[in-house]
Amino acid sequence: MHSVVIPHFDLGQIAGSGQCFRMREVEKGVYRVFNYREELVVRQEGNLFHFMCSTEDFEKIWKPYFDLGTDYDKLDNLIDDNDVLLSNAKEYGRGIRILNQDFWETCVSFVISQNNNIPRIRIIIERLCSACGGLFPSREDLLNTDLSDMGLGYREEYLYELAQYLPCEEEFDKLSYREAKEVLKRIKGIGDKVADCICLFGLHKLEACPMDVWMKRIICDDYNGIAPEWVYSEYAGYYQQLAFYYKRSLGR
DNA sequence: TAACAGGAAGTAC
DNA sequence: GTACTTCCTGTT
Repeated sequence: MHSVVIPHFDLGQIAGSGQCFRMREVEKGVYRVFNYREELVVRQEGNLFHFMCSTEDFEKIWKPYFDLGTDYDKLDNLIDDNDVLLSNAKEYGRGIRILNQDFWETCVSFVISQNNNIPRIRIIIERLCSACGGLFPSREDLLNTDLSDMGLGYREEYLYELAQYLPCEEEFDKLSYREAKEVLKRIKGIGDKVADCICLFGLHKLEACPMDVWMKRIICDDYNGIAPEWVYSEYAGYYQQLAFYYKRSLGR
């Protein structure tokens, strides 16, 4: 076990922020986390965290996964106090971080997410894992699995496209955000929004700002229909995530 | 009660 | 602009 005090970090907020679909609270304050085929249990007691893994695995796998090397207070302090929506969102969700998720899992998850709701996304991903022996399916697994009973609808074809034509992650390492997004969009089933989610959550390009129904709602309700400056900023994706998490909590 | 419309981290055509 | 899979919600 590796225990450590971490400010600006909240597992419940991250689990509920819609960026990952397999993180789950198994008992009060205890979360089970998956990243592709790695698995972890973490306990949160206020600012104190107990990672049920070796210090070596914490440093090598989970510290980068949770983006614990980044100073999020710095990003928070760049928020304009006059920006009511984003200031409230910061107050509400300041334990959120942008996870460094496995690239392949992120691609699969967000192709499934399109025109879909979060509980159902989670269920479908669970079914996929069950069909593949409890592990998140590899590319080969997807190509060799009958996906017709997963409830994927028209997204089924998109997953086969992904498994066949997605360039390997190394191809993206040398690309800028814009370039990576264009390459992703060449795949049938990946449009603007999903490409941005993959850039943000799978490639950690923090300037990617997914424009989903909630963002459109925010711009309409809270910014008089004109996208605020932060949408185009260096850390747009983090601010989008704060705003998304807050706006969703308000319901509707 | 059961049918129906509306909507969900959208994309292809 | 419309069709698209599935499933859940709220309305008649």
